[in-house]
Amino acid sequence: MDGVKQAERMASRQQREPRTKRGRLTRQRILDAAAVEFGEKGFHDTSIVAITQRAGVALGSFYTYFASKQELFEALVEHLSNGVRDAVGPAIAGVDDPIEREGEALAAFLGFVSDHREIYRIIDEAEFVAPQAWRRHYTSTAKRIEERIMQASDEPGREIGEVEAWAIMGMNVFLGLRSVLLDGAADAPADISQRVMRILRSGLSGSAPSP
Amino acid sequence: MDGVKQAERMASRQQREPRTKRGRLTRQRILDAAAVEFGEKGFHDTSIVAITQRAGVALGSFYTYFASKQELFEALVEHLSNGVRDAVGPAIAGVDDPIEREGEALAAFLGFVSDHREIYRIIDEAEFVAPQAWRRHYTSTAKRIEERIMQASDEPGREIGEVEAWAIMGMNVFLGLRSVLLDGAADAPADISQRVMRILRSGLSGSAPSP
DNA sequence: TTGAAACATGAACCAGCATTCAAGTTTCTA
DNA sequence: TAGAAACTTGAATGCTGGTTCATGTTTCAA
Repeated sequence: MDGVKQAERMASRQQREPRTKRGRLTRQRILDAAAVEFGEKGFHDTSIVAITQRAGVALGSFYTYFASKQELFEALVEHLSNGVRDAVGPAIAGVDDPIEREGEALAAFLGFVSDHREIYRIIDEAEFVAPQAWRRHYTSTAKRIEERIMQASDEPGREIGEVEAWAIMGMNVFLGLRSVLLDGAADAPADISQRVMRILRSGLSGSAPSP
Repeated sequence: MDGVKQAERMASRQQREPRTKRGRLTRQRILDAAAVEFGEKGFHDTSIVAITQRAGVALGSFYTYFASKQELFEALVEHLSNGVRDAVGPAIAGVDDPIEREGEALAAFLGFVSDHREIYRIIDEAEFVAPQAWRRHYTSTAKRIEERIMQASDEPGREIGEVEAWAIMGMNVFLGLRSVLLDGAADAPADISQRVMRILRSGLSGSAPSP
């Protein structure tokens, strides 16, 4: 009887990874379907049945791969969070100027957002559904930004740190949010990125940098 | 039989305002209790019973003042959104310099946040529970910021507009969020505000403004 | 080829909670 | 001060949907 083994897995909170090709495929199908459903209707209005139906698997199969609806959601948040990191990282790899680098980072982020519209609905809802994963996402993102901009201060006596990192993260997140809300009507990522770079270079009203 | 009247109110979606002093008090008690409960547990994990118990009224009384849990939540979002507006408005009334003004606005906002820790949990969850109210909150807040900063450009040919407004809103929101997450360990509002003003004046790495 | 592990299936269970309702009590108005 | 309107009460209702489980099928190592 397999029920026992399955129960043990649940109890130990150690969801076993799929062992066969078929298993990996099913798990992935569920993840993909869940991203769509959660993105469209949110956590609470999405039912496991809806996810499994979209995935084309039976209801019970869900619990072969995830201990609960909650755990699935956490996995999804983690996945999207890594997606952001992996979309931005390479895009700024060779850029030396700190402000240029933030511009590229924002552009890459906006690109990722337009490819994954569901990201806001999922990460935002994680504040309530998966608080740990949510907090981790923002603290680690802020930390990466902070490390990038530390070297930006060419002026002795002025320290740049966590506050500035959170400010930049907030700009990025909200400009991405705006582009999702405005949908088609949004400005091009490159334009937005230019405008933010201007602010970071010379402030809100200062003169533009030399071309 | 009062049930009929009550049903009509529901049907017409026209929640009647309380007509007596007692009524207003009860309604307010429910709102206050709801703010605490929603702030602590979120929309879905908060039950009407919990709200009415905290408010010290009977379960049924809830439906004398609100047609549904959802409608109560919307009222709360609206209320908090107005709270932000009314906390910031007076604080910047006499400030002429645009960047000074944004600094004061942020400081006032941070103050409001620390007085109403529940604001993030409620407004953030509104994205899913009360999307209309949520959208209205951010678009109208951005519009106010945009109007404030329009005059900031002293340089011809550089337009400041919606993108910059959303960028500033994002900074503010995330710096408030950070102070909620860090709780006691957060920097003083005045320090944070100073750092943001530096960015808005001369960019991330530019020189500090004259004292 | 075979047996055990991995995977698949969907009906049934059940707990939680929003909402209703019929019967009271208090407040206001004339 | 009476009658109507406003307000209060909490037990009962009804439904949704996450999770379990017993049974059947596929995969794979030896």
